[in-house]
Amino acid sequence: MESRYKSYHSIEKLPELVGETVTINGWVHNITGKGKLQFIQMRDGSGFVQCVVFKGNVSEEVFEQCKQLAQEASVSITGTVRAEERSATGVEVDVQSVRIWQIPTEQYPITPKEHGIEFLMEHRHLWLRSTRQHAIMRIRAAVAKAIRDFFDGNGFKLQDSPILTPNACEGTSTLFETKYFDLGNAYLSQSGQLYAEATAMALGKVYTFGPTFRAEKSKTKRHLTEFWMVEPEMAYFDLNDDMDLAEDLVEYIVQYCLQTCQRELAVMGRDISKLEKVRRPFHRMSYTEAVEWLNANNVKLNKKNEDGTETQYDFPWGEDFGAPQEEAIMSQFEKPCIIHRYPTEVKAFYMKRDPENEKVVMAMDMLAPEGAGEIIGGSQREDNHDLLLERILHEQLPQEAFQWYLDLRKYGSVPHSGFGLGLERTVKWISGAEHIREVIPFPRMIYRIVP
RNA sequence: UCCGACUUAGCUCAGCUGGUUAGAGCAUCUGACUGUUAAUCAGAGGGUCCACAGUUCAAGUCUGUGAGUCGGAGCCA
Repeated sequence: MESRYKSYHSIEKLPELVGETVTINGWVHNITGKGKLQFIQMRDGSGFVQCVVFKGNVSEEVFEQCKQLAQEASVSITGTVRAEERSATGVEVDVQSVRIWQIPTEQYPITPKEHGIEFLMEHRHLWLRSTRQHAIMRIRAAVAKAIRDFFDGNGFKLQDSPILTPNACEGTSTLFETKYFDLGNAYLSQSGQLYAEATAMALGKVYTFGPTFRAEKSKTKRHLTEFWMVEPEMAYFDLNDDMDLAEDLVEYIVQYCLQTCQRELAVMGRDISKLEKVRRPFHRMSYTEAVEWLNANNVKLNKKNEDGTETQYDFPWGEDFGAPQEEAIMSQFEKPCIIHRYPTEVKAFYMKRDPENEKVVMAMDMLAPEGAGEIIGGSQREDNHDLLLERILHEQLPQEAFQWYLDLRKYGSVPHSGFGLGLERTVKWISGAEHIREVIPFPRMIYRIVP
């Protein structure tokens, strides 16, 4: 699509414009001088390019203007695109003229040298300009686009779930609470799933894609208090259909990023060959098989005793997996692995029990390789009114708050399934970022809400 | 919430068994340089040693309390 406003050129298109005169609107990423030669690293959001000024080739005035430039000065540079094999993108720009918009009067805080994470987080609003963060944000945009394209192209309808909700969705997590006029307290949604079940009964296949909130005091490199999650919900899908869809989605996202984010993945130093292996079918095993594998491979469960010492146990059936178990299981795989049919006691009330084994529910989690951990959690939902009510009462949830949800099982109840995929965890895995705080522009964490 | 660590120049850090004037690299400023991209070389300026209390002739250094941050665990996407 041609822009009506295109009186300038984006840096990412410069390799197609060798020999032409272009104008770049951007910022000075870095500047180094060498006497009569100035090198200006320019960025414009689409990419980075080096602009070169030689004193003998421009007027005295232009050369002096360039010498005044400082890191993060905003400037429009007009010059000729020249093929240059020493450049990473294959081109450079020979400067003809510059228009200076602003030169910072104070030193830009983030220098090309090393910085600590605390300092960078304090300056997150500026840190986003650096090459690595720039690459991550473009990968994030690609992942989000792949998700929307995948669902839109497969007959799903986007249906937004409310963010302000009257009750705890799963009844387990700690939620952010706020006053809601005269109606008491409202909570920031931790999942759009229950509402997606309602819209799925109206539209067949739906997905909700938006922010979710968890007030848990999690403090790890894969937790945020505010994160984005896409949650498809499908009428007439059983657990196998659900797992098939999850595999299709993840394969599509990874392949889309491989096609469209080569430069960004290179900036991240990402091992592309690992991502290229993410092809269907993924691995699958039941929870019970996973427990048997753990015990067969001598992966013990460490538990602290009262005196502070640790004792190792065989992993007991019925206990939920922690990070050590997930890592051990995934260490054997190069592709994602779906673990399904978890013990009823460790999973949410709305999950359908396995008709062949009352002790497990039709739940599934997808674990990503390379230590990325859980990126998807989903299940087939309980579609029987009486069994669902029984679970609600058993979990001591307020029945009246779930009346509308129970209604879905009274009027044309059907088997249905869905899952949630964490956007940030997926971006972290694909990009190879060390910490989840790097893959969202302004992370919200237990000890940080600024900037 | 639990366990552990850290806090010294704008940034990243060093600073020994407590000792008299507080250290480096980078950044900034000045000068040199036509191939730099974390440029190099020469010079200059730059400090509430997180806060409070204590021990001591003497505290950046030892002790206590508090604050902030980081790392790990649990919870989960």
